[in-house]
Amino acid sequence: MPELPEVETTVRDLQKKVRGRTFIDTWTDFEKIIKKPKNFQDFKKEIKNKRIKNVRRRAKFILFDLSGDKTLLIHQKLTGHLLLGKWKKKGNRWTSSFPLLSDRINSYIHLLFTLDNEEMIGLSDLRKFAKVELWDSRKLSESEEMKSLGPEPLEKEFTFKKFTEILKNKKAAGGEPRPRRGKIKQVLMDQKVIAGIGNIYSDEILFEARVNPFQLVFQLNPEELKKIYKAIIKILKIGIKSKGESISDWRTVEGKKGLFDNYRRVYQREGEKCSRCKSMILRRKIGGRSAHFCPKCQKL
DNA sequence: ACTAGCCCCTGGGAGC
DNA sequence: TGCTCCCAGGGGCTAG
Repeated sequence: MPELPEVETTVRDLQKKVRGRTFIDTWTDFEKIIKKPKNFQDFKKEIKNKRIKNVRRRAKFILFDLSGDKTLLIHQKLTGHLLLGKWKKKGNRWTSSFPLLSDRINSYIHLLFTLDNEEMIGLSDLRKFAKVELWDSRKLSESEEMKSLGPEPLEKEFTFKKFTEILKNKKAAGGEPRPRRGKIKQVLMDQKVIAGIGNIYSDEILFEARVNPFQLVFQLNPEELKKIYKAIIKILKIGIKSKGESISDWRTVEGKKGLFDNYRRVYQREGEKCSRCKSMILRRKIGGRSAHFCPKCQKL
């Protein structure tokens, strides 16, 4: 699942490799993946001949700033990932001569952008949940989609004070902030609270901080808050440094696996022994999602 | 205003 | 071996 470290890895690679290039052509076999403009032909026409000025990340969104004051937004959701390479059409499907791009996981190509150097940006997405939108840059930055996002946890603005504030209090429209109800795992994954954390990293962060995922946020003491705050930064940085987690479908733009698996302590380790205390890792549902944790190290 | 639950998808695993 | 059933999961949406 692409979360902050995976999206950041993709964005850094694209920065290096496609900045300055121009979109020449667009192909898809699943027009629904383009949400804006709604009509694919309109999308194709609008993006043609736009130059990539910059590639950046906000939360789990990949944003291409284009000439003509347009911004291309891509959210990879669960199984989507962007690839860079060359593909050729064989019958009904696209194949690549790059061995890594022929891997099954990289072969669910549903969208292809051809650039002016004949390279292509491909979107492989098994479950077709990803979404692609082309915005007027200004409208996007003023959109609810962007404005409602919480702070970036690796930016300077994300201080311990700010973290405590947003975690414990919920802004009410035009009213006094109120204590936030909810379990810590759910709150960490709420993009309106902090941007970029998903199911894998929330589990790993809470293991690092030794806090139980069911812990209610308003009951967290300052010591626990500090541990969580530090763990967020530490774990996300390890995620980026190791070029992401590839336990599921996500890969780098070259189609390679990230190495965060070497640091994965609890996610999808139900029934295995805790790396610290040898207790058995549990898996429990929280709000429809599965949480993995050590019942001893992360005692409620 | 808020939350719980459905929905979008498809490969893979379980059960028979 | 092959069929059917069920599930994961980010985030948008709807019903309550």
